[in-house]
Amino acid sequence: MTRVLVIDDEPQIVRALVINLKARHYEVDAAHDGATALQLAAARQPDVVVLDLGLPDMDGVEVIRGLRGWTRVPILVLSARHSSDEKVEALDAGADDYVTKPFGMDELLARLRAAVRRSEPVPGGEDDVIVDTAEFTVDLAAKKVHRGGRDVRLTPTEWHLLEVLVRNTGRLVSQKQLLQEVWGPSYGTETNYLRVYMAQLRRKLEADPAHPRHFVTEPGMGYRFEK
Amino acid sequence: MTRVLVIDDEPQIVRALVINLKARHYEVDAAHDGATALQLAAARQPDVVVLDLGLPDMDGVEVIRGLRGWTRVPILVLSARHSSDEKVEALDAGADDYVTKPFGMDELLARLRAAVRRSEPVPGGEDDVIVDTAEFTVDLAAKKVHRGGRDVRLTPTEWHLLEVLVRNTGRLVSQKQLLQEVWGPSYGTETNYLRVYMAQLRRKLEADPAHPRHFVTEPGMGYRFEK
DNA sequence: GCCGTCCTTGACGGAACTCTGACGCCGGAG
DNA sequence: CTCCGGCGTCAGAGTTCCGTCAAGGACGGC
Repeated sequence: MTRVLVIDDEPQIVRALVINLKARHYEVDAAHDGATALQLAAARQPDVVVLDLGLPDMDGVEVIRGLRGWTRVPILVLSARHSSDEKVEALDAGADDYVTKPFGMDELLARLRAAVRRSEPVPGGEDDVIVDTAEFTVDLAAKKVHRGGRDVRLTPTEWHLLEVLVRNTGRLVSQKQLLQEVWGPSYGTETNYLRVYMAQLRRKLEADPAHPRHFVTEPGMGYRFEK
Repeated sequence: MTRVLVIDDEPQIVRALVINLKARHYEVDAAHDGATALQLAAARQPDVVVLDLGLPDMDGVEVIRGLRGWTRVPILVLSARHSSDEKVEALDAGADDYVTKPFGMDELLARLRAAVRRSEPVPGGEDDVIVDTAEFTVDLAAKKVHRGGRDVRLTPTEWHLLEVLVRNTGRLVSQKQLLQEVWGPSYGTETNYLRVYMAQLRRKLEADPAHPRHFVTEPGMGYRFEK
């Protein structure tokens, strides 16, 4: 869940933000002065900070600098000041965005989403979906199958078939569904394709292809992949 | 130097931006419609994009989507519309910031700086910029390839291709993805380009280009770089 | 304006992949 | 027991895909 730190000394603004954020399933911490804010930021490691510049104890820009000393967490500044100088100062101190009050909640939330989004790691990052069995390992993102210390090469069709089965691990996948997902929507009766490629997969992946443990045939219905 | 792509159909705004940006030592490209913009973005690889939503040929949000299909470059949207919906739509489509006209040049430049700053890699980042294999060494940051005691010369396209593959070490990269990342989003079927340049890379880097160990072909799917 | 570098394009042989038909096995029904 | 439908296996034909080469064109530097 995304964690937001709201820093503002006006209770009604904090309340409005907290309600709206929680309704959208954010986890929210709130601070009403700079010192508490810096402390909370360190303790709670938020994914994004919403900061009002007008705080009772210290200048908002100092809070930005305090955060930027050790973290690159996105900072979204709120302020009643419309002056260009203020904005420039805050942005150059390390803020990511600057919204003037009064602000629209929709807009603020959209800017928040944008800030969170770009701080996320690239979707094709190292978080690979890996499926493990006793005999082999499937990495769906890298399109890799590892077995007995070496990589197994699969043809496009074999991959596609394996992918559909693995995504439905433990579930029965009907022959029609397999044919349509791998060969296209106009297929559905060419069960011989399935027999050929299922045999291929078993030969490449099963310890004993004649007695498959992972690619199970359900006669008359379809196939099932089991870990 | 930081490269900016300005997309706007109003000549006076483009002029003002170009003058101000160049004075601050940015490198600037300009496009006055969406199609040119997408093409330029692919060709010039800007570090940040300034996009006016009101374009003659296509919806600005479409331009955002077109860019986001293949790049995470920061996009700063300009618009005459103050409506909250417009902002939310643009931001959720993938824009990083939204500035309403008329805007102050100082503020815009500050937002630009903020956008560029946060897209910069972490100074002391742990991302190992150097990739080692048995035969050669790739230094992504220095854009250098070392092999057998000497530097290997690569053309821009060869380098770009190598970069995409190395950044996805071990993962299969589809031909479409390679084409789009190296040649631009409008490419996707010109697999002969890939064949030619993959051969170049192999000739320059593999010990035995006819039997590549590092640049592996996965027929019908794509290529994979292995250490 | 010339030259070198780089990118694009087309053609071709060979390799890899998909499709297809034939055959045998097995279990259940008649 | 025999027949039959569903499944697994195999190998060959046809097609697609890939590596390689060479020529033409665009671009920038001298």
